[in-house]
Amino acid sequence: MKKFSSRFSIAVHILSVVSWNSSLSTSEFIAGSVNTNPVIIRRIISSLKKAGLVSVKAGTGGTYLNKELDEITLLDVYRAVEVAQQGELFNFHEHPNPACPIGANIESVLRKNMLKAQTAMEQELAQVTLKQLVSELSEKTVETAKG
Amino acid sequence: MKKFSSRFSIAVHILSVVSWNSSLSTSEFIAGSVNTNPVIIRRIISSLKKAGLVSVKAGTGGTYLNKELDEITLLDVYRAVEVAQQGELFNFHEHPNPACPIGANIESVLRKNMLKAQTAMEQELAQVTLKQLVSELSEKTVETAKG
DNA sequence: ATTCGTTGTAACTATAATGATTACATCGAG
DNA sequence: CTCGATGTAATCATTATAGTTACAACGAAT
Repeated sequence: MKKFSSRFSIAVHILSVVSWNSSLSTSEFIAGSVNTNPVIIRRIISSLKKAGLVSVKAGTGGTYLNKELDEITLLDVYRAVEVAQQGELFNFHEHPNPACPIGANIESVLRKNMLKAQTAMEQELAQVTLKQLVSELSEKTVETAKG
Repeated sequence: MKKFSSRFSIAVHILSVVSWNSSLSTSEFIAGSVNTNPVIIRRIISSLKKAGLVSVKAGTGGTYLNKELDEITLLDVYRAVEVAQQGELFNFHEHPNPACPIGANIESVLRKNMLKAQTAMEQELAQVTLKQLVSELSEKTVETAKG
């Protein structure tokens, strides 16, 4: 295929940092944790803003959650930053030969089945909230500190 | 994201044509139905060969199924032509800051959850055989013929 | 054995998405 | 007004994909 971009994992990373300390969460600071350029962070935060997940204090800096952690699912984040809209994960070859009975009908048949597969994936993402994820993260952090 | 390549849909198209008439299935002929270049078809057939799904008569031409239609699932085709191996659909940002407790642990936590989502999608693909798909295709073809 | 259509690949090109970076106008608190 | 931060445009390198040309090797048919 071509995997999903890293935007999704960075977006989750951003939200985790924001949930830990909103006022410290400047693009500069988050970029330090993600280890990338601040502009990358600002672009992804821009997507999260459009999706209504966060607000940003322009000028001053800092990013704030618009919802509680348990009201944000991985699917919300996925939808906010990935280009694929619902039902569009799979690509189809553009112009099959309409004169061929197979070429004429393969797309609609395949599309129906692919939509089921994509929906199954999205339902899994919908079942994980950021609250759960941050909770798993802090368990892991404690383990790391111990070991 | 970046969608899956069209290789998957072309591969299913190819197998559908082959199941309809093996000896007619030269790369040239299939390319006519898919409406692309014969080399594209040969490259994908090459992947299908490596996966053991088909055999090709070099020199003479023609592509032959190695398994029955109901023994080939969409997951088999997906695995044959897409680059992503099991558990690798999602990309992760490469080098988060290990000094940050979030950066140090986010990947493993996220990876676990993403694997569940990917597996759910693959299980859906595993439940559709080419036999079912070709059957849906011929129903559709009859409808189209009727008008 | 030669011919002819086909396969199997390599090589090259164009296009598009991504990630990174620089630059700069604008915002807002102090 | 100043200073740090945001928002965004522009540019660049890298990579995957899709398409195309070219050509050696294969195999059946004559």
